[in-house]
Amino acid sequence: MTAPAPRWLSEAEQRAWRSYLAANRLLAVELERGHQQHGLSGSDYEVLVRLSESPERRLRMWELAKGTLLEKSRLSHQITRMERAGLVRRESCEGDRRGQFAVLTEHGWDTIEKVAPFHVEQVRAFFIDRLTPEQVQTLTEIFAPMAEDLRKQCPKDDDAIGPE
Amino acid sequence: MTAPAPRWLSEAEQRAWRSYLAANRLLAVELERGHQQHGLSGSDYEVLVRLSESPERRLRMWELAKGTLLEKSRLSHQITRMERAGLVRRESCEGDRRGQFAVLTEHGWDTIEKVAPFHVEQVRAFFIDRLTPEQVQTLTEIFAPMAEDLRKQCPKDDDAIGPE
DNA sequence: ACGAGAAAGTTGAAGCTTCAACAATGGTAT
DNA sequence: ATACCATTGTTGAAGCTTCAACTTTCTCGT
Repeated sequence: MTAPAPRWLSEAEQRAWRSYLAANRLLAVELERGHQQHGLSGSDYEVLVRLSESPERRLRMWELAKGTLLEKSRLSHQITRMERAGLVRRESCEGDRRGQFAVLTEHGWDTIEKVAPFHVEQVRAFFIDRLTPEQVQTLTEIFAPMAEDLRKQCPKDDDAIGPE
Repeated sequence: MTAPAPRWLSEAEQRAWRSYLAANRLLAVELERGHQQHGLSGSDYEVLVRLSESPERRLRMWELAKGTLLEKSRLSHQITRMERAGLVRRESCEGDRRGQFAVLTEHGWDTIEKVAPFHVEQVRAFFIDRLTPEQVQTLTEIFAPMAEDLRKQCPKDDDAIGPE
């Protein structure tokens, strides 16, 4: 019994896969740089976005973890740093004494309001504005279900990255 | 003079952008987990791939840095760790006494040969096999030039991530 | 009511990445 | 030749992420 022959990618598949990987990485670096110009990390920005979109500008830690796809331990450290920077504050949760909320502060709100327009411009410049409406559609058709499937894939037993 | 009104994303654009981000992240986590099962990190794997595809299974540090899109300092630490693990070895370069090669060891070669088939299966399962040939084509059309442009964007003055 | 197990978060240590400073060599114009 | 700047690569410290262990509280079955 020998191992099954690997199903290597075709040339075309390889091109698609590798350009995707490269664009990914480069885009991440570029966006990160954008955030840093405002004194934020990418994770800071993501947390600010999620909180700013939430009712009362606050979320339970585990909701925020799922929203941002950060694992709970990392999020805990992340919030500690952001608290130190005055962007968020923790509030404990009546009704579940294990629970904590992360709450956007005034300063956090001002920050996201100030930074978001720059970020959108970057996303447009490097991504969205390069695409035709058909391509926007195609990307959604590809990546939305892919993300769905990958969420299910996440092991349930550990710090799962569950459904949104 | 006030700031120009932000050009927010449309609903459709937002869906595309956010699914792309989510799929990205989840895919990265999943692939990372795959590598870990063989005792490698994602960066380890990438370095092994690049070296295994190179003449004499070796590359100058800066070539490897561009190939993997890692900055030089990170690569230097990365190679130190991989050297410790017996996957690569450094060789100094005649003709340019500043230079170093990273060279694949036997063990490094064996490792990539063993691991690559699993990795390809993962890439197929979560990405390539989900796509029609037209979609493969579309992705290449989108991401290949995007990556090109982003490379140019990289500041030349610092540890640039230059053209492949 | 009780106990077992699940869920929510935190913590500290180890590992990885980033940043700035550095050493050494190479290239080039004068 | 020499002075000057660019290139190649390394280093250590600081910051971020991951991992496993832990605490506290909740839930559910009996």
